Amino acid sequence: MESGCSHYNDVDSEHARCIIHIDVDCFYAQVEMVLKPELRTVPLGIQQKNIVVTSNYEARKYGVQKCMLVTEALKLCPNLKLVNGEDLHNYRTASNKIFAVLQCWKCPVEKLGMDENYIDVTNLVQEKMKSVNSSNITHAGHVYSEPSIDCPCGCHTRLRITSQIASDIRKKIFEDLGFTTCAGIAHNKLLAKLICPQNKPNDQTIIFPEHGTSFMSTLQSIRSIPSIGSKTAEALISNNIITVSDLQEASLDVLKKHFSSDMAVRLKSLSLGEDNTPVKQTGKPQSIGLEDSFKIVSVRSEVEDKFTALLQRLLVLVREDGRIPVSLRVTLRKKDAKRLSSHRESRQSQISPSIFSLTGGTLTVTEAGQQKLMNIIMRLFNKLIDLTKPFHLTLVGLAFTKFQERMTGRGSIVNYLMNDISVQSVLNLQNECDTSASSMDYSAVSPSSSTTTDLSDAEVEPSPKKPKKVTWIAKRRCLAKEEVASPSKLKVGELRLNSKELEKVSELRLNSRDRSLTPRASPAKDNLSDTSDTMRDCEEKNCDDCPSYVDKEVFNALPDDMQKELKSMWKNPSSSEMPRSSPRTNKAKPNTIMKYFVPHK
DNA sequence: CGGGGATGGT
DNA sequence: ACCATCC
Repeated sequence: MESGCSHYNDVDSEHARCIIHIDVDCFYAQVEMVLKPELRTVPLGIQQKNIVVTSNYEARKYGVQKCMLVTEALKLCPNLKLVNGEDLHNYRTASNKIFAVLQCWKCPVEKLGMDENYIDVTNLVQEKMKSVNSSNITHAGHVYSEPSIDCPCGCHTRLRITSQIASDIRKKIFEDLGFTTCAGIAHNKLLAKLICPQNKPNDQTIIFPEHGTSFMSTLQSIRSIPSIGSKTAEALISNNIITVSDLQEASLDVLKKHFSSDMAVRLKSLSLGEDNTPVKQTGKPQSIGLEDSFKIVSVRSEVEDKFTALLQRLLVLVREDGRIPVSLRVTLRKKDAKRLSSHRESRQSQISPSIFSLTGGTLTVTEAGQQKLMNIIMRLFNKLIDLTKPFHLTLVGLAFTKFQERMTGRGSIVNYLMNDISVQSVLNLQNECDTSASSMDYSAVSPSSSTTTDLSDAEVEPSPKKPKKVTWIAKRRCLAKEEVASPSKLKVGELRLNSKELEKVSELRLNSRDRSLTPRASPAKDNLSDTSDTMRDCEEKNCDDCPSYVDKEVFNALPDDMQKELKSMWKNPSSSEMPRSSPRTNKAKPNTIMKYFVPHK
């Protein structure tokens, strides 16, 4: 089944795709060695708390393995040089650089943790096929097993070409960044990942489709299959399914008794080496967080200190990211004799984006803003802990979990204009046309950024089922729409882009000066207090005439490509900057992310 | 037994 | 919103 091609040279064939999985050898250790070359020659361990999380190959000669206790590792290798790896910043930077190199191939790249990436080079291979004589293609690196039959779909040739691309990629990563890597080449993600470590370190391996099922049965246990973790494995084992072969032979009906139907099918497919999940282009993270674990903390003031420290570090990360967070989560782990680790509890709440200001493209938080954040944090903490009783914590964490939607990439003209507050309003109106209440742009209401000193508002945004904040912008959209013929009637004029503003936008961009020079919308809260009627009307209207929000003169004055971009956003807001990705990926987000690649400092 | 982060379920 | 699970 798996090895048979259902169609000749058909892009829909089971073997049509060309997937590479790239894994950086002992990632943390390599980062440290690149940073400090003198570490290259010594046995090196990366330490987090009391654990050696990874080691270089020199240390592995002594038997120092991943996730080994420090004491144990030192026993095996007394000369082991230990470097603290609790601050992941350098690793994250290196990871982003590698991701950036992969982007050079103009193919979908999916990041899997810090040191692994998938890249789908199917299109690239198709192009190469046209320009080469496919009869005498040689592969690069190892093959798991030479094919016995000549697959009529042509996948063997494609995978050999894929291996050459993999070799090119690994070469560039090494030449540009100094990291050695392993690669797995296969027609799906599952096999690419699993075959990757076949030749370690610094080498690569192809597996052909016909060997998928038999290769899977050589795996140590079901736990080796990605997505089968401890819990799933437990469930399987309790059903006497222990080896991959057991799973291959298990009946779907039995599996469905213990798993959802989807999961049952998935498990069975995986065991046979089948996996049709697409390589999904990775974008900006959906959350940015930090944690600190420790022996014990039982005093409130200490907790506050921990959070203060975490917040300071976190704000640096958020500033690098550049987006404005709108939601904050506090996590903690209570001392629990039963469980060794895990069992986190968390509370989250909306935060007012007015805490942040985007000045000259840089995200800043005032002293007062930080105090506000601390108030929110401690309020969430109070939700988690009954202060009338003693408490014992072993971990606290802090994460920003939602960000203002931007809808565009950095290079786009829309993003360029987006820095102007009035333009933001225009674009976000569109944004609201089909996203109901999920993503708000609060910044459009906040009064002139840096002068926000008003602490009288509740720091914590209420998070009711129907968020109150939602109403004003929806209302605003309606008003603008209805009043577009006579904008002076209401204060919606600021929502529109006039030619003078456009000039100013350009000036501001050139000088990168304070945006308070820009004409801006006044909050006009009075107009927005009662909204229900207008809201309802608004929801029924269709969005096709949204461009009317933009001054026609201005719109016409824009270059053609800008007009096109704006139009396409109105027509189809979420797609304008969508990286190509399979139609199956339902939750794709905007993804152009230059900042993501910029190394720190 | 670490420090992240993503995703799916309820 | 929060948890569980996975890497």
